[in-house]
Amino acid sequence: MRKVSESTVKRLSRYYRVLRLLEKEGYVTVSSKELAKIEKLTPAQVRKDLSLFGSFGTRGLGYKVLELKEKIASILGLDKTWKVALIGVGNVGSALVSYKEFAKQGFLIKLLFDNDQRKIGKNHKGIIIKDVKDLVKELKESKIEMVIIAVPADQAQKVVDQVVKAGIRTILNFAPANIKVPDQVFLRTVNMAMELEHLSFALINQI
Amino acid sequence: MRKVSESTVKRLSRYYRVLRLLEKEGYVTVSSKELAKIEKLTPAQVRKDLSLFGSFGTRGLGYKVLELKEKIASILGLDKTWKVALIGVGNVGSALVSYKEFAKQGFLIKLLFDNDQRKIGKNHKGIIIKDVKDLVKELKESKIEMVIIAVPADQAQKVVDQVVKAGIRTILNFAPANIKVPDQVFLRTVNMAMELEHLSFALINQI
DNA sequence: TTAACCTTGTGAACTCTTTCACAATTATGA
DNA sequence: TCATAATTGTGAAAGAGTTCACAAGGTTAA
Ligand SMILES: NC(=O)c1ccc[n+]([C@@H]2O[C@H](COP(=O)([O-])OP(=O)(O)OC[C@H]3O[C@@H](n4cnc5c(N)ncnc54)[C@H](O)[C@@H]3O)[C@@H](O)[C@H]2O)c1
Ligand SMILES: NC(=O)c1ccc[n+]([C@@H]2O[C@H](COP(=O)([O-])OP(=O)(O)OC[C@H]3O[C@@H](n4cnc5c(N)ncnc54)[C@H](O)[C@@H]3O)[C@@H](O)[C@H]2O)c1
Repeated sequence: MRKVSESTVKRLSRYYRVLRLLEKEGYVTVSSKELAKIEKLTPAQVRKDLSLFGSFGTRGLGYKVLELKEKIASILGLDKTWKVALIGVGNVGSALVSYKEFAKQGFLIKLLFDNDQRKIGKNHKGIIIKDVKDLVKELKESKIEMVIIAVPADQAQKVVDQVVKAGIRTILNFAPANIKVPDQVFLRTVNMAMELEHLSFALINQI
Repeated sequence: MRKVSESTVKRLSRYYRVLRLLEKEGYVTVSSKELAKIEKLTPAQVRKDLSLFGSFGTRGLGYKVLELKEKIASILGLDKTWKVALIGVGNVGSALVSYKEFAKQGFLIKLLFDNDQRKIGKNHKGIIIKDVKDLVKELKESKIEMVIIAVPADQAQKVVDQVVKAGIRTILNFAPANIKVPDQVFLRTVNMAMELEHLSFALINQI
């Protein structure tokens, strides 16, 4: 496939969100100009992004809201469901498990793991927490496709190594750690401290 | 000041993390080559980033770990403490409040707000949860500098408007909403659903 | 002190991303 | 049916960000 930049993928997510809203509000068509206005982009940017995947619009009219929404869903893989496992049922892990929106978008948290004997075996939001020592076996058996890491930073690399061993190709990591994975594994790290650091940088340098 | 790109700021955060580790491990100096290796960047990238803020290195030797760490801390504003308020003490909000690392980095959560009468007045991790209706007054009185938004998406714009009204210039938002702020306000949104969408895109397109 | 070596800091070149600008195409209203 | 208006899709131009390449300056060891 042609090269799709990270920024383009992010914008596709944003378009998708807007299109869902527009659909709910009853809009039938939307132009690149309107989408751009909402997302504070240029119309050309919107059209370039979409044109990477085909010609979805109608000249003179714009894009059909429903059609474009579904097209983007299919590009992002949101027309499927994905089996997700979460490792580390602590503060962050619990918050993620109780978040209903993920399932609505097709991200189904099927397995929970921890290494704390007090948590293992407990039912958490309808899912039994399993022992992380069985991680590789369980991930394979349940045909898990994505893993979320929410363990302490000093445990993260070790856990990720197991996850990779189980053949998982995509990982979302919340631990503030510099984690190494093989090239064919796609890992994204959400680092909230870095976000705060960005704020303090802005505060110092903008004023 | 010269233009500093968003990517540069992110990388500075990453360098800072590495330097703290290197310091702990007893390293005295580090070269751009070594830093680059650790962070999977090019040495030139590391040097370009740093050179935006001055000449911190020594030719033939590299950078002094401690000195560079402190220099970056000062660039990112991590040599100060910041007063932070958090709005929405739910799943995400609670996780953030109980996270000790933020305070260690100088981000002090001083105030909590909610609109749920059952939560207001309760002591949460040593902080009394206040009524969001007093938001503007309290933010001003406590000289809060940053705000974290962890309310439901449909409440976020309304709450942010109040925050802006209180004169706050930097906001970290966890609600998946397209929030508008005036130009002089710096807002960053952490959208976890978008991160998962990135994973599913990768899964569909990499294999 | 000197020679060999190493690493920075930075213009220039290169690459990637965004914006421009317009032909092509469709919608719409007289 | 036709003229006018609107909007897409896309090469080309412009702008940003990254990497190259090397002079300048510092280290190290004999
Ligand atoms: N809490 C926050 O707001 C916050 C903010 C930013 C980053 N983080 C990061 O997110 C991660 C989780 O944070 P948290 O606050 O939920 O921590 P936590 O201590 O509440 O939860 C961690 C969980 O992981 C489990 N665990 C530890 N080692 C494990 C292992 N080897 N295998 C399986 N499970 C293991 C623990 O038993 C615990 O249940 C950490 O890396 C933290 O740095 C958290
Ligand atoms: N839980 C997650 O893992 C997760 C994941 C992704 C995104 N988010 C987003 O983070 C935000 C918070 O999620 P959550 O799971 O913590 O929700 P939650 O319902 O657990 O918490 C929201 C809190 O905000 C309070 N609140 C509601 N309206 C308010 C108002 N107007 N002023 C002040 N407080 C108000 C509620 O009383 C509640 O305490 C939401 O926007 C959610 O979409 C959460």
